[in-house]
Amino acid sequence: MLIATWNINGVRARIDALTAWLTERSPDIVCLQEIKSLDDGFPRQAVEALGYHVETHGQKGFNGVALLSKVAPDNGSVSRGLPGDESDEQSRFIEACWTVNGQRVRVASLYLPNGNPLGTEKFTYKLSWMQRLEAHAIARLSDEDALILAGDYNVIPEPEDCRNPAAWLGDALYQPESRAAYRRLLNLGLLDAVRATTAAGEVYTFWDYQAGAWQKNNGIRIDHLLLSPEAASRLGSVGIDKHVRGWEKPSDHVPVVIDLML
DNA sequence: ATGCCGGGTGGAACCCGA
Repeated sequence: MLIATWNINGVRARIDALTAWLTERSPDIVCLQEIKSLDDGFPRQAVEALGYHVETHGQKGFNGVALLSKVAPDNGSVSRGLPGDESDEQSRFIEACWTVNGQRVRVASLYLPNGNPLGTEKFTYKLSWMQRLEAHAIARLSDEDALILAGDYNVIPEPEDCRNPAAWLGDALYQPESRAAYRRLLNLGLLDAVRATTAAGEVYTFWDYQAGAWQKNNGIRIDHLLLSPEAASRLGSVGIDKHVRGWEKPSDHVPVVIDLML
């Protein structure tokens, strides 16, 4: 089964690209980020017409995540919001379970805070959010289900994950603290699906709209799927749908897709 | 380039993103 993540940068502005990509790729489960829409504003009908079930965790104007799936999640398994801070009102996390051939699969769609500029509460919010994510991952890993934490992590893990590392030295995406927090997730036993399956350089998932970043392939790899051991042992192919960045009115991120052999 | 582009809100100019 195909499981994908895509920061769509506004689902209403991107509905034509979304339906075209769903038709072309036919993924089984899709994690969307930055839907920039309330639950009621999600263009549900266009997606349902293609046979997808829709679960949203929306927010007015910013953020917002969703799960699309050909089969509805298991009853009562959808959960919204990242545990650990009841006062956090930003919609950045939704997860659900599916039972596939007797195997339970838990999939989360997450939109990790950007964290810029440094030295502000935005960066401390990013780090505290990553700490909450780590605690949640520890709790979920103890279930020993196939677990997939997919989304826009807003972290450039290593120098080879960007064209020009020097340009990112002062950026929250490439801070030692951000990268260390991401590494702590890997150290729990989670596998970075893209990095585990390619030795190629210049593997990116985001290209800025500005300064011809796409044309110059000045990209970064910040959209990740992290897999528990139970999921990693069933990992097939991994793909980045780079061509979608060249479409009309594209998102600045492209879909990342894994094949889970269940 | 301390936002060059682009989506969102709200109805102009400003917020936000990476």
